Amino acid sequence: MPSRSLSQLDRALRGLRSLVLSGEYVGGQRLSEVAMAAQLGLSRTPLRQAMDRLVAEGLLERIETGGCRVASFTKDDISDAIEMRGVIEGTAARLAAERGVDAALLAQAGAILDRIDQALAAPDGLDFDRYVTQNAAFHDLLAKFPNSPIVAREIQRMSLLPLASPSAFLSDQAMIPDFQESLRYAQRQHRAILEAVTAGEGARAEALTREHARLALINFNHLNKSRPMLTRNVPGLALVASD
Amino acid sequence: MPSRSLSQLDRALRGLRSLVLSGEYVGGQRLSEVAMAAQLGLSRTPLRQAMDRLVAEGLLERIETGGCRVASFTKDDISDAIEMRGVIEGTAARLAAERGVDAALLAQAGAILDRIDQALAAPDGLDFDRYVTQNAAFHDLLAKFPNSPIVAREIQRMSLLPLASPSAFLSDQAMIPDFQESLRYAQRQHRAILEAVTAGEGARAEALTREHARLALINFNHLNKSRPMLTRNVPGLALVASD
DNA sequence: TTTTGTAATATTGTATACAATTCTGGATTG
DNA sequence: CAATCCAGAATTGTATACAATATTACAAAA
Repeated sequence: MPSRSLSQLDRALRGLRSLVLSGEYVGGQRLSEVAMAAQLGLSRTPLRQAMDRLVAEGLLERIETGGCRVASFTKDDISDAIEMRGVIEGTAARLAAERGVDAALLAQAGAILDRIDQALAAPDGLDFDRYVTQNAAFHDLLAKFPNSPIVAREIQRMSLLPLASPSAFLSDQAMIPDFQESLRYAQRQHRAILEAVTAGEGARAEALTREHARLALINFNHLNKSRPMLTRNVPGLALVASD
Repeated sequence: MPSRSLSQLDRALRGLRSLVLSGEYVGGQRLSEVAMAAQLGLSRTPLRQAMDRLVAEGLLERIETGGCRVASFTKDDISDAIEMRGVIEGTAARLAAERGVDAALLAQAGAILDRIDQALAAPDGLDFDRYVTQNAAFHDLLAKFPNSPIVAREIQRMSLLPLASPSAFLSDQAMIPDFQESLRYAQRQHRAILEAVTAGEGARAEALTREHARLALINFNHLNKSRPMLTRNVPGLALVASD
């Protein structure tokens, strides 16, 4: 049976995370546990578990006197989060290059990049959904290259911060100028990363992967210029102070 | 009143973490919540909160069918954790160099390094306690250099993994050959890191900091050679499979 | 008018009770 | 003898009740 009945904790996590990212509760006000539990239709126990977890993820922050509030991020925070993801993914790429990667994984990565190429060569210029899916798959796979649970964990963790994940800015292409060109550039970087890893070129793999992450930074900056109208569309953007 | 009465959750966290690190519950067996709660003298509620947190830290791992067990680490895991700490601390150093650091912080760091020098020049050859304290202070301060909550958080998080913190191997000097010499080498690296940061030399600061972390790796390898007798003395070492 | 104290209220932190699973052991069957 | 199934026991997941703490509103005093 593939569809296990979701636990209350899972429901609380999904519901709470989505509510928080929507920006509805932004403003530093304390989240009321009873109200939230009622809204989500569960008891305080799993809700509090979910809150603890979101605090650990950084989406919520504790209030000294009790309870928690939605965290708020500066633009610099997002910038740092993206940089950190690049650093950690870059480390994965470097370690992979230095230690070698299972041939099956490399082949799998190559196949993913082929599919991205196909997405970029679609009849109407771009199969966007396919690009998004396969891009996420490539990054997931890269995290597994070094065969290190520690490294994989840290990558996954960084990707939880709002707007720091490799797919964070792929839902809002419309607002990003020359965005198809940007996707093609990103794909060339993908190829170069895989090539460097395969060739055992650690420094190159690391540098390329860092630079690749910085595409997200560019997109973030574009996004900020047409901010107000997007705040409600881009999940997590509402948590970024407009300063 | 400086001594606030500890919350039950705090007590649960301390007690559970110390029990887990002691290695008493190693072996993949599920931790019984009722037994553990009884042993710590509190109810299941704060204990379960503490367990959730230790799972997030990586000290415990969930069991699919419910509950959790003490995590077990390979030597490679420890090695990777140390490497990752080096990478992240290295990023802090690089960013600090690139962005500039508040003069007061730099002065404070210099003062700490002076005190480490004093500890190394003590009458009986070494004021060990002072070295440990000031070394930890230097690393804490370095984490604050880039003035980035995101970076600071990640450093703190990596330091929670067993044997990955900057002070992890400073309690067991006895077993490490030439350990005084090793401390002096580490202190030279401290100086060089601070110099690079001050001079805005990002690449140098990053490389030095990474290399500095690898001292921990050397110590870990030494430790592994005289393993059995130390397993009970070094907190966290019991979680590392002897393979 | 502002500040301070205080009681009432509301909210979180903790313990316990209940429900739903999972685990164990042994009997049964092939 | 091995594998399977089932009941009973034990354990976790969830809800609720209770206790401790923080917040609020209002009154009194400077």
